[in-house]
Amino acid sequence: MSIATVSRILNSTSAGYSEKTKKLVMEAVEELRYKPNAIARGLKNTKTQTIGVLFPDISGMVSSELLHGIEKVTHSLGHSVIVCNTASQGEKTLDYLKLLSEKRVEGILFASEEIKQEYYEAIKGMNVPAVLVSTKSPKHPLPYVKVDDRDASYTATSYLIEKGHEMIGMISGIKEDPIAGYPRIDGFKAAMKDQLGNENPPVFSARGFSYEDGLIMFRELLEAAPDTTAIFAASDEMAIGAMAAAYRMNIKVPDDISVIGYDNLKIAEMSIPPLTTLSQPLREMGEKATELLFEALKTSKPTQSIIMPHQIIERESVKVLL
Amino acid sequence: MSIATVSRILNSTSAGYSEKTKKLVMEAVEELRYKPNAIARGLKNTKTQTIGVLFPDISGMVSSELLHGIEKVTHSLGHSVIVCNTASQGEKTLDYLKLLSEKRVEGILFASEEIKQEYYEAIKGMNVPAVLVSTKSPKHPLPYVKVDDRDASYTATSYLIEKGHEMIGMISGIKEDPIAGYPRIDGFKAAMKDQLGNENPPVFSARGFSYEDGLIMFRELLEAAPDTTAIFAASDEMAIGAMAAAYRMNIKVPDDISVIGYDNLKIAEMSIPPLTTLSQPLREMGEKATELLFEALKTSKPTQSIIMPHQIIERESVKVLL
DNA sequence: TTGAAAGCGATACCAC
DNA sequence: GTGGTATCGCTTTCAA
Repeated sequence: MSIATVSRILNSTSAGYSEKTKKLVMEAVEELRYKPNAIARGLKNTKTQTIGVLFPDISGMVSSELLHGIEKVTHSLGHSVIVCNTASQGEKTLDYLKLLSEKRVEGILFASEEIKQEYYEAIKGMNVPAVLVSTKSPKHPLPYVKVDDRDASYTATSYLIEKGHEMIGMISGIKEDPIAGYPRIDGFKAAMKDQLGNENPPVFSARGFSYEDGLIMFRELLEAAPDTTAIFAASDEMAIGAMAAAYRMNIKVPDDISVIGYDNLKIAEMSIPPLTTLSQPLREMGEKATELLFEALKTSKPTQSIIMPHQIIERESVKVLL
Repeated sequence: MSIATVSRILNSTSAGYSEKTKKLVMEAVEELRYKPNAIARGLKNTKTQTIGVLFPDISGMVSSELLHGIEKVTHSLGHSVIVCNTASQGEKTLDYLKLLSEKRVEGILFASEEIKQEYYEAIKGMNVPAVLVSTKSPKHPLPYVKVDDRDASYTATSYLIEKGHEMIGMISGIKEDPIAGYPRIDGFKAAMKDQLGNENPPVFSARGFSYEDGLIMFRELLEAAPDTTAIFAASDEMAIGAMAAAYRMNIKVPDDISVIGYDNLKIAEMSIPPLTTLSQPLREMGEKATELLFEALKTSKPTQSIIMPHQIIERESVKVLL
């Protein structure tokens, strides 16, 4: 019995062995607790069955959900995922890309981060498919899976308007952010203009999208525009920060002021009152992006991009004005 | 110039090459955009520079924090992490272990999950070090990093007692859980008995540790023991669920009833009122466990276990009784 | 200081 | 149906 035969049997490849030897081999495998060496196999056929995923903040609630979806379909397809935490900026991303390149991952998933020119070049250099999740690149032709932030924002704002609100302010995250920043501001302004003829609604931008940012911006907004009846926050965390600020200022949500968030994280249903928010299907986005990646892996032809649907999840933080 | 020389230069190993050839090689590397193949290297020296991490629920807030710490030190040591989502129970864990074994990971981190006999055997079979994070195994000699759940629970309960509470109830998660279940209940009961002489304080156990579980258990507890003045919840998520239930029943926290949580997740500071809770240093636990793993990798001698310190984080959900 | 060659564990082509 | 062997890209020993 030769190693060639064993290989054939273990891979149930190219018919060419008797049932008898197969049985023999299987017994030996059992006996010796033989485990195929994926490294050797990978070397031979340049297929590592592994993909790399880059997140700016791996423990963030958005990243967690994306990762969940990604891991799920990756594993179902017999591959593994190597996670990388690029910690937002700096050279770490390039480092990771180099590492993944050396490890010969078969594909790259790039989450919620801006693609700098150098990243793009590194990815191209690796010669493996890459897809973006919850981000996109204006300059680089990389397929992406995301919701349309401007549209979503427009939807959220329209919802507030439908409920009778007119004095609406936005607390935005980083306004320079090409994904979660100005597209969301744009959508907000567009809705305000189209539907209310308000050309210059109040927008307060923070230095991030966190709870603390929401806390601070709520105060600033209310100070500048005390007659505000509703607030659109660029993230659920900010929305909850805003509600906390309101609580401390003894302003009741939604009675005195309404709040709508963006993301629909778990915390949105856990807040008091439960947060009405614009839902991004994060887990599904992770799944879809992974499916796209594997499709590209198979067909090696240009991949489509996908705009995921968004929707309003109505809870109890928005008051209906008569 | 031979490949042997190139190898020596790229690894700056075994002195034995001239500066001149080194320069030549470096230029060529640049020119050809040469990237060493980690797979081939791994095959040669049976070192993949990769570890595997198993989580029951990758997108859970506890897991996310652990992962963050794990990824951080793993990467700083030049290794990568493959994440696995075992989805709580079932054969998936064994599957993953097999996969990791074939991929020849150099170590295993097992998070917040019970170690079944078969898992243990699989791990032993792989012949690589493994360490447990936020869990431990009574039957199997695997090193672990966790807080002492019973002690921590005792501390949390004592805190409530110090603040003057006597009618204290616990809402527990799964009571059979050998980590987050009965040890926490034990600690609670022990404190109640030692300090208040109460041999049979109310404990209500849910089917999980989630927000919903907290919501439900709060109601049950209050129905059974309406004179309760303080509640110890086995997780922050449950604590927040309890506060939500209180809110809906028009019971004020902390004025009418106090609540203390367990974990100190981000959501604890985001709740209204901010949640006083027993803090587990999750990220540090991830870091420490990873350090332990790499230590074991190097020295291949039996590894220590670590009990991490816990502490009360005082916020605003507990009232001081006179 | 440098090169030749063995070998890591698998796959696949080619003979028999 | 089965076995021999080249090969993947690298490290490392041994000679030169």
